[in-house]
Amino acid sequence: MKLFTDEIVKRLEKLLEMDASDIESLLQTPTDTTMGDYSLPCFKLAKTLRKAPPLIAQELADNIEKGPPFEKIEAVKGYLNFFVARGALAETVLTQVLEQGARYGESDAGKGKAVVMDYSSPNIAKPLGIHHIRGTMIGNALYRIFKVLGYTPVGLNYLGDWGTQFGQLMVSYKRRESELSRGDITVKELLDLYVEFHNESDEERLDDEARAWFKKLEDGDPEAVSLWEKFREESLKEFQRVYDRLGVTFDSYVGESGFIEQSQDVIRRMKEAGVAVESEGAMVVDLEQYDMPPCLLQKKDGTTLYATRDIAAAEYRRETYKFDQLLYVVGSQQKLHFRQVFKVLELIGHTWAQRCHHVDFGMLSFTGGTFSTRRGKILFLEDVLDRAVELAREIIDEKNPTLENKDEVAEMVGVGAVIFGDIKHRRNKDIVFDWDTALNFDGETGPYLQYSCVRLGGILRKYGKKLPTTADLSLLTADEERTLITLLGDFPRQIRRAAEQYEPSIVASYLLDLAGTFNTFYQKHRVISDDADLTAARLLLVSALRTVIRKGLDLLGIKCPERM
RNA sequence: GCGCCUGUAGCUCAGUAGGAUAGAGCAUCGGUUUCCUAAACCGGAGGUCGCAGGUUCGAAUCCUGCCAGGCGUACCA
Repeated sequence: MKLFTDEIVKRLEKLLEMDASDIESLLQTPTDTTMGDYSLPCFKLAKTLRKAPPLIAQELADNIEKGPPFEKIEAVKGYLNFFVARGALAETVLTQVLEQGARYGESDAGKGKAVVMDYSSPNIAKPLGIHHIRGTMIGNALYRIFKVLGYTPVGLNYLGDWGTQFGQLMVSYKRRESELSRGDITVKELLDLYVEFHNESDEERLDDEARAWFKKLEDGDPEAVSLWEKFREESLKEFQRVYDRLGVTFDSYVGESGFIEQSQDVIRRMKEAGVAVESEGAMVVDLEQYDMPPCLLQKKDGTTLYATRDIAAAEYRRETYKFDQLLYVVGSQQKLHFRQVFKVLELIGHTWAQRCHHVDFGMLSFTGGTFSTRRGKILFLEDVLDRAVELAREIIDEKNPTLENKDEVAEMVGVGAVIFGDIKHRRNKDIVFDWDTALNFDGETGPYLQYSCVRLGGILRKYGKKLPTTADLSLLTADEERTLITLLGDFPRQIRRAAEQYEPSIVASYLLDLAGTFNTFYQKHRVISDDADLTAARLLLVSALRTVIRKGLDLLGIKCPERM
């Protein structure tokens, strides 16, 4: 759409004594397409020209060069509005979408640049809860978004697979070994053990025991290591099952346990460099001059902390991937932690610290408080998916009983509803989980977008023939058609914005806007009619819409059925 | 206490680099199906954009103060 603004700037340049780039920066798109495709607010010009804005707009409207590609240039109050000829706009946008197909919106802007992202990163031995969906799906969407912009995304699942909690788990496990020793143990059973540990009244004595077990693990005691391996393996197996349903993938599963040795090395180097100092028996980096509490690297007893492991991991990632950006898709509770880690990286001379970003997101709570794994107060992600799929199945039985692949469709719709219900919110908002909302498939939901897609597909199916290759697109004159074309043209920009702001919800909002306009259009107008020319033009629009909605859903990690 | 985030319709939220009458969905009330899938569409009702100042031709948007909620604030992650 750049060519239209270029043309506007060219014509305005003749009337205004301003640089082209200044004029361009004043241009904006009206909130409502009935007010045109581009507009120039004349308020800022009032000062230099010493005239009232409406008068300036009117004079510009009178004197500006008219003609294609604009069908109308008019002054409204203090604005000069430009209407691109419907045919020209539609031609530009639709041919692009139809030619590029599923690649529409993609670019090579990020060619040769790796964007490494750390997302999902659950703790071993605990099941994935509904609260994990946020980081997991935001990360997954960013992965897909950066990929279509030409970047080389690298997905890391930085598993929480190290720490004293494993000692705790081992204590509980050992106590019940006889009843549990039949081989496999499920993650839910591990969770029970964990909860049981924290329910013990005799916590203090058990804590000592737990520390002893963790120490054994660190020292490579065969029994401890084998238990740990078993927990890790079982957990990964279950995580994988859920990730498969969600369509989420990772390029690496190296967790915290992979950085134990390097952590010691980090501490040694930082001591030598004088960055780390002893304080109250611990090793810390003083950050007072940066208005932050000290960053703790090592406890009194010599063991490392997660900040140390994060620093070691960051160095490893830089070394391994030579990333352009390193994104931590992690809850906003850890904001301070990442500010500290990034600052420490900077202090030890890593100029790439400024390429690290904490992509934070709000908390998920539910009516009745926050989730607490420790107390077993957790809503399993799989259970939520199951209920959603079950409900989707019921609705299909009711609305489309003859559908062939009901189970497959129910899976797509149910899972899509859960994913979209989360990802449509802006990242930094806290969300209250509520079954009624999660299981609602009406309105601004995943199923609504899928349904829109199915309707679009239905039209093409009904037409049955090969799409016309050309059509008189100037026939697309209805308000909705005009808006749809403008929106379609805006898709690439929305993808870019989503990447710049690390905000998949931008794509989600865009899709709702697009689908909403389409459904209004669908209600008011028939695509396939006796008017062959109009039918041809609308079919091309429909095809383009389907392409873009599918693509947008794909970026969010949501699948779309043919029928539902 | 200090720091960060949030506060827009009964509820959940959107609101692009300050711009045109503040928009959706849910819920509610009423309407639409011989017609490309009614998981849809249309209409009604619902607002001191937390409060008070300020900057500006113009503020939900920027600045200051206050109020409310959330998160964080040295040996958990």
